[in-house]
Amino acid sequence: MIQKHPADQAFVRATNLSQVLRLIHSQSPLSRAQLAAITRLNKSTVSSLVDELIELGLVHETGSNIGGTGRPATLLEIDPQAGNIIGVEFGVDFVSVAVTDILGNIIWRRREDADPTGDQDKMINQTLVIVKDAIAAGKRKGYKFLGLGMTAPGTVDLKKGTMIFSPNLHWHNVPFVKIFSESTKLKVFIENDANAAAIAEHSFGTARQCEDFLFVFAGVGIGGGLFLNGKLYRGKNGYAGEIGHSPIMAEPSQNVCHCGNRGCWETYANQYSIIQRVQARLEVRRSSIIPKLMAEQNLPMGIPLIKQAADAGDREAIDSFREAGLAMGQ
Amino acid sequence: MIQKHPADQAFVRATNLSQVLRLIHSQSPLSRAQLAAITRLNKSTVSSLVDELIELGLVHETGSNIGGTGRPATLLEIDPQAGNIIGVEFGVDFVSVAVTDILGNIIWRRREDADPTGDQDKMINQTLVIVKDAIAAGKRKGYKFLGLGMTAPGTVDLKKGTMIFSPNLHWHNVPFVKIFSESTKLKVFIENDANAAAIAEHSFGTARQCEDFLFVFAGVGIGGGLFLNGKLYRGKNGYAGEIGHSPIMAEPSQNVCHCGNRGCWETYANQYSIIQRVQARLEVRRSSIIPKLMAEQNLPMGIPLIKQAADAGDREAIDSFREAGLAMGQ
DNA sequence: TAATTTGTTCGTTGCACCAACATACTAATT
DNA sequence: AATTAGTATGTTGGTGCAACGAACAAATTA
Repeated sequence: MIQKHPADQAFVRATNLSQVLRLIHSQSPLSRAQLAAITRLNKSTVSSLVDELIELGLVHETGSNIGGTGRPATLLEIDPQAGNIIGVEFGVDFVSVAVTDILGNIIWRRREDADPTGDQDKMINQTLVIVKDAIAAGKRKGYKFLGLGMTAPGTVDLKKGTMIFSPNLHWHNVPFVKIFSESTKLKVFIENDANAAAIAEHSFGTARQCEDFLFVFAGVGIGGGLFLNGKLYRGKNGYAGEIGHSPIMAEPSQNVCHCGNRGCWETYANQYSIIQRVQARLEVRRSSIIPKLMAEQNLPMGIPLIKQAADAGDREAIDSFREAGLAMGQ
Repeated sequence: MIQKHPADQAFVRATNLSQVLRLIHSQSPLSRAQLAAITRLNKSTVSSLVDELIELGLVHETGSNIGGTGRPATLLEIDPQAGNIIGVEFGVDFVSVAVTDILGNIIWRRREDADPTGDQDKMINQTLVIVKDAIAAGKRKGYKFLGLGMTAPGTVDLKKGTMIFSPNLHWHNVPFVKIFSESTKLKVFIENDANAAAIAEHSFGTARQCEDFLFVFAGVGIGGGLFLNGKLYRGKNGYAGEIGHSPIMAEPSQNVCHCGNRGCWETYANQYSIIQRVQARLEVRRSSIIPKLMAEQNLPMGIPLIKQAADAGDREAIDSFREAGLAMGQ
């Protein structure tokens, strides 16, 4: 049996504090009386909790509730200047950094292309430079940074703060949290890109009302973030959402996935599979405008080029997309 | 957002009390000192919690730990006479009732065949009679009954205490909890049969170490109980484990399931599917001993008869079982 | 002025914690 | 065999902290 911490008074306080903060965050503005009614905590308890949140600079009073009989309520909301957060999206061929306020409003951002075939340190340093620029810009405006959150395109060890393996970058055991916290002196958190996207959809997006859903992240590969009972489900080893490598074909396929197995979903529906489909078609019959486009624009075969051909009505391009779409849907 | 109860001291006490009781249940015998070490609660807190559990008659002291240096520990275990529980398994064509002690040891049981095609009230009354016999037998031995738990072969509404629908019994909205609690004056709990079996495997059986597993319940139909993160997962509507009606065939099948859909797993792998496979084979070629067995024993086609034929080496019977097994495994 | 709703004050209750202590045994020494 | 030291167990009484409850002050409407 897994040993949870024993319950004590500090736990009670932290739970109630957190609950009140969440309520103000999601339903502001709220009065102390409303909070007491919602939480069923005593009025005096709510007052004490709110006092502490105000003391911490997380919440502030914002006018009062006019109209209605009785004493007007003092309304509370999250203090928009409670602090700022840095978000880092570490992609396969790009890096994106944003600064937000505590409510998630983006107030600074920069995105740069990156070379995934180059040196690992080079790409990390490129990111660190952008992050330092963000911090410098923030300091000038008097921001106080509460922490840094980043996403990585691979499996992640939350406790150790490392990216265990990225199939598309071919990187192993990168200690992202260590690197970024030493460089910025901030609290750093890491999460898998698809999981982070699923959390975002649940908090702010389409899945706000959904307690149970699967977020499918189709990029270079196929990732997934699985929510069950309103929480991200990681499974026994923590890779429950890695749906791209589920075998979807009953008969084993010819294509070996870069993960080593055969028949992975990702093999049938990712970007590379589309390119492969087009190439296979071109080898059989050549009634396509794609070779012409390649020659004209001096470009290698790639998704933008195939899309161009499909838009122009090219049968082979359209059918390749359709096949991949079918595999995606299966 | 779902409103949980606010945390207060009563919650803390209940949590710690429950944790200590669980530990004694799963790892007995344990001393107070060991409990303090495991839970990281203070020794005096553990003493207070244990006192309360002893006061409630749930736990008792059982000798002391000889050998080893220092004061010998007073060992604690669940009091085997803390109380008794009635378990009712409401099957499709049988009813089974058992009385256990608090540790789950069966000390009384009776099982009767039932007629699923007959009247609903008749089958329920048949069960009530057995339950009353069990209670009477228990009362004579001085048992105190803590509650009654029952399983039902269909989807269940835990809050209302009803069986919503049983595909095999063709019953709708049966208020089992109401019926049994009014009749016995006990606390009654209901659960789906497959879910209950999954819980049992997790508590006492093969899945004791598993936090994440699927229990497949192959009887008249196919049910399932799904554990995630060490807890039974019910899904949004509470039927997450109902895997028998997942479509497993890519192309829609001819066979309409009694649930109304096509291609359900259950359709390919349940008992009736085996009978159907045999019948289909007999219509094409008749080199099977099954018709002879039917005539000899004056029995309708059924699983026992097909098994008999398979044991005798009958090709058609064996192949029918094999096909169903393949569908089961898929 | 009465009624109503909001939010605060202050004393109470219940819980876990801590330090000191009593207890009951083993192990080493005389 | 008797004595003494050492060690682990479990209890006692005092403390701090969290929520609660009742009374009250505050601010408005009818």
